[in-house]
Amino acid sequence: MKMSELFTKTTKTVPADETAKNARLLIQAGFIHKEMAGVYAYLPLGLRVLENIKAIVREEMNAIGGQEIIMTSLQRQELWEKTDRWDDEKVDVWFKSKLKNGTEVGFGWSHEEQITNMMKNYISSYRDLPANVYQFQTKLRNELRAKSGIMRGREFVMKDLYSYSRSEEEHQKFYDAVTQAYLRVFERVGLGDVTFVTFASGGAFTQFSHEFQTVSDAGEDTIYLDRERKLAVNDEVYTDDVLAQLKLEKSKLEKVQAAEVGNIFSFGGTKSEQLDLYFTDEDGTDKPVVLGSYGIGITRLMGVVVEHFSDDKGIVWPENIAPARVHLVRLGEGAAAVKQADELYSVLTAAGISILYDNRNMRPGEKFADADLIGIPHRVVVSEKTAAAETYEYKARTSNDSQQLSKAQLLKLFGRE
RNA sequence: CGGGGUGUAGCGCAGCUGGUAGCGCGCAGCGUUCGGGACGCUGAGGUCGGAGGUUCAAGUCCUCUCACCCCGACCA
Repeated sequence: MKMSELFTKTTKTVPADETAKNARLLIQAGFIHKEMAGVYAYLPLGLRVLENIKAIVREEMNAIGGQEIIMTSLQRQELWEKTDRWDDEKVDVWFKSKLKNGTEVGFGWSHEEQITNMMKNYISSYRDLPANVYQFQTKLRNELRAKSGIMRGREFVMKDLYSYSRSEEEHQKFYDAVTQAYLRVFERVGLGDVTFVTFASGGAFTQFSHEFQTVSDAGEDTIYLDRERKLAVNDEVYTDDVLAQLKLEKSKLEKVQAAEVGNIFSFGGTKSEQLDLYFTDEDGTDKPVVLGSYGIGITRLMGVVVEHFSDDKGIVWPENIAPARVHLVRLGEGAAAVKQADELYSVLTAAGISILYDNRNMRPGEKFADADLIGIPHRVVVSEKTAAAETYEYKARTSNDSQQLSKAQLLKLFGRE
């Protein structure tokens, strides 16, 4: 991608009413556009990051047997009445509207009911189980108060996965597999060291649900963390009884703010009973399907990454989700520099290395400032000097020092010989 | 939903006791610059969030309203 063709631009000033660090940096660097409170558009660079995160999640979900689908945003009233969650008194984040004929519809803030109801078409025998489906969906939630930039929006992208199992044992096996897959996701996006499995309130069926909490001052949750065991307890279930049950010692726990980037629930057969999802088991008896629900807030995760990886100059993207791997900065318009930069752009592009090429006619200081703000992990500077020396100036975003490299050394650095 | 704050050019802001709407950044043109957000000159850009009212006169005063931000409550 050439910056001369990128329609977004960086700014020196940020809207004063945006206080969340993640949104300030993302707006300033041109990754997102704020449409209204809690509602953000994703621009070319932001979309790339989002898609990179989704690709990682997709890989991990497929690896444990998830099948990707995409449900609808418009949802039927009667479905939600079956689980008693249509009433605004019961669920306060509903957006609702009416069809022309007067039929009430809701805008999906979750898809459990909908997907589970749909699965009735496909699950009737133990032979049809297990089934695990997931989607990336834009959830619409009429939050009383949006805040923290893209970390708590009224419209946001979530990956939600639902598991349908024959038995508690089968369910538990998948539940554990999801836990491991989630940990791999957070590891791969760069938050592995600061993200912890956290015990939280479980709802009607189980005592606990499990959250994946990333330590962050911008988070809304308070957790008690045992760093050694890599386990935490959410404030909402932080009692002596629970600690004893989990064999956690109060003295070893650290109280920290954290952002919930994922959560997983077991529903047992309760929701299936409500929605009339039964299967016939081997012995001929009808049993409710055992249901699990697993979510990762994709856009929130992106916000948490920005909160975690930034310095006074801008964002510092982890390698795996950066909008590009290499930021090529060309200084000056001299023929030799243009030639060297254009050529490197072609070579890296051909080698499958994503690259953001700053080919704009601007002063060096502005280009460096933009490169730091945008936060791509590897920066290569090309100028008349490097062209004459036939070298490339390389600097990691995280480093203060640059080095002169040959093309071969550069390609090797990016894993291409 | 309770409390507090803010709406003036794309962004950041100034505009006192009412009297012809300004500055910086950004943008356009010309010139000088060119390795960490250069500089000079010229120029474009605003129904002052909206509606109503008071007044000879409203960005400024009054009423209502909308939006945004912060704190709290809420967040299966």
